[in-house]
Amino acid sequence: MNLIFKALNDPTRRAILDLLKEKDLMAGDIADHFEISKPSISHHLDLLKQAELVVALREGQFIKYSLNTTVMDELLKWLIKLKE
Amino acid sequence: MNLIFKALNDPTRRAILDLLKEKDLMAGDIADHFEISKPSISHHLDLLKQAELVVALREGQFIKYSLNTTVMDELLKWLIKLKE
DNA sequence: TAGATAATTAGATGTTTGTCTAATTATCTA
DNA sequence: TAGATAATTAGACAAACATCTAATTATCTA
Repeated sequence: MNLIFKALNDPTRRAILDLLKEKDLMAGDIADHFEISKPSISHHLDLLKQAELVVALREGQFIKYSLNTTVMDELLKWLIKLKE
Repeated sequence: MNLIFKALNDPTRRAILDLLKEKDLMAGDIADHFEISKPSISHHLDLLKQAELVVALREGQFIKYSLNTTVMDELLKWLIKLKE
């Protein structure tokens, strides 16, 4: 779960996930929501991708990012077990 | 939620939470479960305490740590909302 | 096929993090 | 009250991180 916790340990990356919850977005559209540079956003997207929290799919010139919540199941299970 | 994610973003700290799930423990007992130095464990406990994931209570010479799962509710809510 | 656009990769930099040893504080007990 | 034990705080250091600008790659279109 290291990669997931690492990915979630940043407010920008969590905000990206919140955006993608609403709908899939191109990398540029995501970047437009933040003050930081595009390469930085690209780096954040890479960490989210490493954690498999998002999936990237090229569509011609663009790359579409979408949320993948299945990897959260393990995390959720761990948290709930801790609460029991 | 910054402090919670920060606290959870370390395998040692997550292991400490798993230990405390079973029963309350003194700082020294916790340290005995790991290879790293006591001051390092103390630092980890401090971060967990800052996140309010654990509560510390002095009992004479010792300090007893116990799990506090209520702060996980917000986190759980966020995760579940993301999955909807 | 040349120029424009979308996005990533490379390389640099200041900050945060995890760890250590040494020093300090708090408590107990002979 | 002096010495021992439990735990933290202080200070240092290497590794990891977030960010930036510049360069590169991939694709589209006139």
